[in-house]
Amino acid sequence: MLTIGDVARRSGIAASALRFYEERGLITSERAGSGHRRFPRAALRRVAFIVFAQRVGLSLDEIGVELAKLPPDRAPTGRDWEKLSATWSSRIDERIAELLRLKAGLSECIGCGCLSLDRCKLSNPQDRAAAKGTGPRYWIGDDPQG
Amino acid sequence: MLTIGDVARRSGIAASALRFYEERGLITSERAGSGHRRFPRAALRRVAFIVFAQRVGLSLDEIGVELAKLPPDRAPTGRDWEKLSATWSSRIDERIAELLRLKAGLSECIGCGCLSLDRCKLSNPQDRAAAKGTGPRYWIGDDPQG
DNA sequence: CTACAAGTTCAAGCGAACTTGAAGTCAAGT
DNA sequence: ACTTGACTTCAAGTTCGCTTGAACTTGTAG
Repeated sequence: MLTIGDVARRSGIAASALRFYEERGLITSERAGSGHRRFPRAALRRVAFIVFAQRVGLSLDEIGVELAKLPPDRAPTGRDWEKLSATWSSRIDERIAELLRLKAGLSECIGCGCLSLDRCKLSNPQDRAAAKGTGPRYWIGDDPQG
Repeated sequence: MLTIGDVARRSGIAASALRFYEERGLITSERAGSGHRRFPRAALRRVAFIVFAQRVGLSLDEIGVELAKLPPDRAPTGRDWEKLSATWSSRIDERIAELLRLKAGLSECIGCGCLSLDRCKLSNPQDRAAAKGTGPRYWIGDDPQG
């Protein structure tokens, strides 16, 4: 079992962030008699997953949903982790596809005069439907009706 | 010249966001006698650039730096826009490379037991040096010293 | 026993990127 | 003239992912 400081040093994640993750249910700990947290070694792998998943673009809520799929009773196996990767993997592919569209369309679309992601086919419908986050994440083009 | 409502409709960006962008210096407008904003048509292209660049992962500050490189005196040409794309394009390549590393390393690194981005070579030094944002964005591995 | 580092909770703060609301002005149609 | 909708400013609020500070307890080394 590891103290919060151990986990922080080994993962590079601040103790405050680890407490925050625990509060959000992404990791769990037992308590020593003193009230101090004791993390199982498996927590390190969970934290690694969180860091990876964030880089891929998942929110903590989404990561929580994924982590909830791990067996609560026993230590997760390689197979268990692999199952989590399904969503993840396709998410990466989508992101890469989008980035390639953006790269290709940079000069073609912005440099030209059309200004329309619709016409330039740089943005797929799904991306635009999934307008999430605080601000608008889509571009409706020159003529929303036509 | 376009009203803020025109730009909002044509870009899909809320008027409040456009005012915010203007406040941040990303776009500029003149004023009609009434005090109402009048945007030049070129503002649409700037807004398109902002939307694209955000998807690539640039912050508004970074986007501002890029947009500041456009000629202030005349309407930007296709060539002008292309120049902006240099940083952008390499940024996309870096992101794609990172996503591919993440995808490859998902089962290999998380699924196995090492938990170390160092050893698994999933993360390059530059990514880790560029730990930005509020929280920690790097992973120091099992043994920072060794 | 005394330090002092490391742990605890809880509430508040921060930066990014906007949105919302209040209170008021302007422009267009009937 | 009146109404309606689009516009204005300014301050404050929202979400996300944490961090920071206060006040306090625990664990360890000398």
